[in-house]
Amino acid sequence: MMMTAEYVTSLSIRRGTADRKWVALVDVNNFYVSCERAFAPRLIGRPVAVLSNNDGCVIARSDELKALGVEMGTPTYKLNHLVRRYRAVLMSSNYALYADMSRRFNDVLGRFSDEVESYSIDESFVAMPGFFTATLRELGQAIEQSVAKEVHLPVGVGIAPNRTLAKLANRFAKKQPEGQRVCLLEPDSEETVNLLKTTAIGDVWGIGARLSERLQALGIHNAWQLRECSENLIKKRFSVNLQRTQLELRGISCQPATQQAKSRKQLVVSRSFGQASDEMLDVAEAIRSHVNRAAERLRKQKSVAKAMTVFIRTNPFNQDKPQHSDSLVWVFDEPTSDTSEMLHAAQRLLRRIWRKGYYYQKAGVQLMDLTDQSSAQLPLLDQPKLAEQRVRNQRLMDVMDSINQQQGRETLVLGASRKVAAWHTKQTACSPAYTTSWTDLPRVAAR
DNA sequence: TCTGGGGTCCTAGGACCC
DNA sequence: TCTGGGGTCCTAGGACCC
Repeated sequence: MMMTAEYVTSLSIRRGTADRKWVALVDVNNFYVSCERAFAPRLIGRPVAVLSNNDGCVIARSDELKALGVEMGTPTYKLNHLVRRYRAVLMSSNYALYADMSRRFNDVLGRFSDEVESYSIDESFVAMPGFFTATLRELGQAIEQSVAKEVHLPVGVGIAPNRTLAKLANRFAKKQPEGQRVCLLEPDSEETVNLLKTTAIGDVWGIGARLSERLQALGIHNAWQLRECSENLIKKRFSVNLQRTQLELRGISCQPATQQAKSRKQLVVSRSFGQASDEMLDVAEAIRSHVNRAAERLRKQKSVAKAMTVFIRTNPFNQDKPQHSDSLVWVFDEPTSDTSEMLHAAQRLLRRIWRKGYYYQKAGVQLMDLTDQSSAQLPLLDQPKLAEQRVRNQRLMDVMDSINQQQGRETLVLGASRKVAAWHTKQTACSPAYTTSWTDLPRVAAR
């Protein structure tokens, strides 16, 4: 059945007829790989890996690659035999494509609910207040079908009264065959109890390796045991976070179904180098580029930063080589989003943390204590020259941002040479920018 | 040879104040 | 002679998420 916008509207009229709020977690399967496949059908059915920056390791895997036993983070060189033997395909990551596909995915979800929270690039929470469970299942199916039809991405839909249970429902849904990837969990149903009993404690949202270890030492090995154990024990021995998780497993909501997108509180831009370097100029070049990028993102969200950290480090995996890592914070006189001011500070910081004789492999900048631009202080009335300079810089930033937006990232940057520097990342097999560049539009053969 | 790049929240402990 | 204790703010680091 094809669901239309009218259908969704007619359902929403029945809001308020049921008393329980529901939330759906819609998650794209193997997101990066699925994005690549949406434009390159030859990849379907084959083992596919998408690689990190520098093509260093695996950050996304198709089901076929998972079946061959390849884990996340596997270094690329270990996959060569799979390429030969199973015709596995290794792709460089294409973040411009993934970001654009993510936006389209959320556009589709937006037609099903007024409240959609993009939780990460590949998954969103969708508030679904007041439906009957039968209707909710249909709505879940409509979401799966619409995303498949319109953006060619496979999704799983997990529906439950709160986010923790919706996460669990989603894990289960994703394992089902295409077209049936919807799972609805009612807190006390037999289905839910069974699912909780077969869910390892470490697979519960919010429980990572450390907590998992500590819980298992107390004899808590699965989600059901956590749900049923003493609330006091959790409160005393662990944190309020875990207590919240426990309550949600019982069906009690401890957080809203969706949250307003808040502007970021910090912003990091960092990269590993294509090749480690002991030249300060190389590293300075990388940092200049990162500052430009970070400041641009800061201005895009209309924020200013109170402080900035610059950090550098050698390759921690090269244990036989001398190691050094350091970072230093710069506090601005006043919160700023001015690239030139940040470049100036970054340069000084780098000189202070730089040590000769080490091969640096990664560098980055972090902007901290971000606040709204409008809350920043007005230009200094008692220092007209400084005030004038600020206004001029602000205009320059505006022009730079709009040119970069039209002509592509880093068309215009401050203080960086345009030569290809040693730190530039390696990308050997990147797909075209199918959706964000006219020249890379996919071609369709004419008959 | 070769191992990502972002984020958030919580807690413990020190500094400081009264 | 005698040497508190509570509150707040800040920071570093841990743990988690994708």
